[in-house]
Amino acid sequence: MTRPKTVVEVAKLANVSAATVSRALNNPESVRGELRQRVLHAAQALGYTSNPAAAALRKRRSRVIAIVVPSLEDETFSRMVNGLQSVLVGQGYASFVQIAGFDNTQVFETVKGLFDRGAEALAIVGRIGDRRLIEHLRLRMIPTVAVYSRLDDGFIPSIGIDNKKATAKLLDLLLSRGHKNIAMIAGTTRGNDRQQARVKAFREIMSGVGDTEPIVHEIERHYGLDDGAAAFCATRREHPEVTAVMCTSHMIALGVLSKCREQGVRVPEDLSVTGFDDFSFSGLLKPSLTTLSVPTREIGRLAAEALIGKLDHERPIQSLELVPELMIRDSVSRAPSKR
Amino acid sequence: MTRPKTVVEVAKLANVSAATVSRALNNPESVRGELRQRVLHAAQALGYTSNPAAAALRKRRSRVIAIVVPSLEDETFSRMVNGLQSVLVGQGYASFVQIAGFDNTQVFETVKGLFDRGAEALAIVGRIGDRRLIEHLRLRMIPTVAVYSRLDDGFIPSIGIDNKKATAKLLDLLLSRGHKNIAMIAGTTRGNDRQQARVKAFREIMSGVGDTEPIVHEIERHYGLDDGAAAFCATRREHPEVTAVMCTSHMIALGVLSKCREQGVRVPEDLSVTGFDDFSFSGLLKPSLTTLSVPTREIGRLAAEALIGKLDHERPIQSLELVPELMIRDSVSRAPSKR
DNA sequence: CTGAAAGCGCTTACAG
DNA sequence: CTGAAAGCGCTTACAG
Repeated sequence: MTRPKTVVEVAKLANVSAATVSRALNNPESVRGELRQRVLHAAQALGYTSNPAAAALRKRRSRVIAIVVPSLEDETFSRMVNGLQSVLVGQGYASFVQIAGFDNTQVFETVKGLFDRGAEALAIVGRIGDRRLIEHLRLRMIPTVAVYSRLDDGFIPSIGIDNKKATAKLLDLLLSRGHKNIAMIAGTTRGNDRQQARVKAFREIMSGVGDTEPIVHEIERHYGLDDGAAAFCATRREHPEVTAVMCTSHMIALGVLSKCREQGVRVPEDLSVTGFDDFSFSGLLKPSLTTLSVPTREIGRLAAEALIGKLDHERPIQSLELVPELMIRDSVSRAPSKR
Repeated sequence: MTRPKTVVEVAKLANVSAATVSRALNNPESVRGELRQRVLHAAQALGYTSNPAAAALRKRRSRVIAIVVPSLEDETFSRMVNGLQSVLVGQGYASFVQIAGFDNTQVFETVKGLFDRGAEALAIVGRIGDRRLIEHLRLRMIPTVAVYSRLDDGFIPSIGIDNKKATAKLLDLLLSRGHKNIAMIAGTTRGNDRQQARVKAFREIMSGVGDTEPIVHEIERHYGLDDGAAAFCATRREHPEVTAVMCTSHMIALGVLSKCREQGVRVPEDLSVTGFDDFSFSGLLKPSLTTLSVPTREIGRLAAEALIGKLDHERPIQSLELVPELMIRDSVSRAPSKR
């Protein structure tokens, strides 16, 4: 077990001071050509690598960013991480990527663990619902950006879409095709601004439209395919008049589609179905799913640029609103004229 | 901009030495009850958080692990990260997660960046094809485990499946259903042990079976849906006798399925199709896809335990072979008896 | 059980 | 352009 080499050892071999070694390595122009060569050779010969902890301690900079996502199973957030890293890597940043679940009210411990390990900035999906974390960020002035949703928040800037407008866009499509009895199947709204905004928008718009109260089925726990399917059965039992179902996630939508197939409900002839967040296979399903495509890779890229701008150049972080694209596919058709 | 508090400041407020603060925080039993309380209160009052760089420098431990995956778009690897983190978080480890592409021959710079930022161990998908990285790991004795594939490697332990056996399993299914003219559509094998092993296994087995040379179409660059579709067209043009297509990734399989649908090729009546790596939607496609399910979450969990065992208890890392499960679904049927 | 002191390895004013 | 020296904040033998 050979201990890693240090600047001092390199300095000795190159016959210079430790300071010069540091300079030659980090700021080559500041060292005369010949010396620089000697140092570089010595470092090479010894297989020197800088000790990041020592450098971070001295510089008070770690060049490490914390990325917190609800899940990575979801292409949506994977693409966002991809966008973030595509920028970060080129700028000499590494990133902790932490999966933290969908409930942002209890994320303090998890996120703090990343700061305790040196992260100096944070990109987190969605609104932070945990007071302790907000306080921590504020006190330590940690550069932070909330991604995916554009949120109105006095303190934390955000880069993403307006879930309310997005929901309206999707709903408008259904309304324009003559649907009136529309149900929403949503995931649990606890600590999840996306679900909250979508449900709220749906309720607001529908309360002026249908014959009944807006029909919303909120799945209690975190939702998978099966939960979507079960919620669909319940909704249909209670509201047989429904001709269109809006699902607030694609997992839910897939659950509904599979149940429809199983029960012989024809989509879109008998029932129109929409999802949320496009994914590679949306167009391959049968019927192919109508969804809203959120540009998460782009959001990630912009968030990374904003954080780096702040860290490296003291540039303030600007909130940005992006616009999702409506992907109209065969799972939506005109409402049946008579039931 | 208030500078973070230090042990010295906590010590002052609690009227003890810095050493005692450190002990009270890290090793509470070693400090008498009353003192401990005083320190904890003082730390609380000042909002003290330990400086991770300083601790890491002194302890020569960072409790940070590097996880390197080809992609996260792929549920396969997302699930693996999930498995890794499910163990790591509980043990006080954070993880860099780095997306590095599928070619493991040029990963040195990327991975080194993680070590340069404090990672002290590595979990990497697949065989490391980069000599410089192998040398770096060896010289610095960095605990490493290759995940996904069980590889024969003198130096780096691995946890995963045997891709050769896995391919044989899938191929046996097709052979047992009477298929003789089977084509494989593979992704580029460059720096990718999975693709290499699958192609090799296919060639070996098929060279004893069909009337012709084994039919393998290797997609040159990294493969998406479209590449799978294009490769399928080419294969079918050159080999109209083919009754079954083995795809070495699910993206390729989906590309093939979509092309079949477009061209009116009935699956599985006219053509059987298999994928690799099961994913949530495999059973929802029409036809639902026959694949092999690799337990990547479990692999991740085992890898995390192995690395922690090594780091915290000097326990050597054991290689492990896991067995993938064959998911037989409707995309495979008996070979047509006459063409 | 507690404290004084050394030192982890690096970078950066400060001199020259 | 280069070096000697200080110090980042923590932990841990070493004494007592």
